[in-house]
Amino acid sequence: MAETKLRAGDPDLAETALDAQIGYNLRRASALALNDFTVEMASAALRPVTYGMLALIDERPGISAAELCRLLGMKSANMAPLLAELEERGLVERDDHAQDRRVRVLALTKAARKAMPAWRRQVRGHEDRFLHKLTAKERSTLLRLLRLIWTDEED
Amino acid sequence: MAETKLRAGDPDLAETALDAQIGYNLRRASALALNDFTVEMASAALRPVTYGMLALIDERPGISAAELCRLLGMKSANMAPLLAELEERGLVERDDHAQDRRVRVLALTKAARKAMPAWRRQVRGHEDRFLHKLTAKERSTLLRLLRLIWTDEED
DNA sequence: TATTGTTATACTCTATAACTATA
DNA sequence: TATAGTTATAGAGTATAACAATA
Repeated sequence: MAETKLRAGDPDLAETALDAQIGYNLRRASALALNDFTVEMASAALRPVTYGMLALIDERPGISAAELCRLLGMKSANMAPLLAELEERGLVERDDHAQDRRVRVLALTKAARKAMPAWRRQVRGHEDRFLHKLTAKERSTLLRLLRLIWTDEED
Repeated sequence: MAETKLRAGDPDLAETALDAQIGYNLRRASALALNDFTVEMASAALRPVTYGMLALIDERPGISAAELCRLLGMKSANMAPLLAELEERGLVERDDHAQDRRVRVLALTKAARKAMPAWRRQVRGHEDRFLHKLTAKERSTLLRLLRLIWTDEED
């Protein structure tokens, strides 16, 4: 695989080589996880974003769309059509908030609550597959380091 | 930040909670890195993909577009217009291959070679910024684990 | 037949702007 | 004024299909 003209011997390159960048490796690993997720969850027609929405609504029934956006790091403008799609598919219910009439309160439908455990198991299987080279301890370490990167102090 | 109706006590949820998924945390960390990269390299008008192309052509002068695609995990259909853009901007040269007339051989222009060290330093600064909560040892560990995920055995 | 490189096209995710309704 | 939610729109990245030229 080595190229004849490879500049690997260049001392300046050791620390700035593309392969040595965490950002690049994050992107490649994330892309692989995305592809594997999409294949695994194709039967349920769920992508990482829509699954994340369902999982969080499941974990926090009664959450508002705005709070869901904040927790998932999404813009409400992008959330709206996805929520409409999930509602149309009979997976999410949107009801009026008791006090604040601006808010739409989110919950899984009965059908979605019934399907969710199997979907969670499927996602767990997908994680086991794309992380098969990592030990349990390494997975735990990776989780901690990834959270350190993107999670704010106050979270 | 806790919701009153939080289902965190649910035993089934401990292992399948969205927050506990490495794929989800990979996506969030990668998105943060992408945003920071874009801000940092806005002055050079380079995005992660185009920077990756330049960095790899710099490290392997004379590489073909097909080999660049394989190394970066890109489709040649998506590479073509990006190479055309980089050529138009005077950063990449495409020359005919000596033996194989199908191949276009890639190299950085003199201007790009001159600019590359500063761009590499900028990217290094960006990495230091978004990884500021991680020690040097943790960064090394993270790099190793990310490579384990996406790198094939034969690489 | 397979590979290199290109064009066309569609889909997902993300970003901004503008808007209504309500606090 | 600020927030919740929606619509419209544009951009980047990625996917497949089809093609010409060459091996």
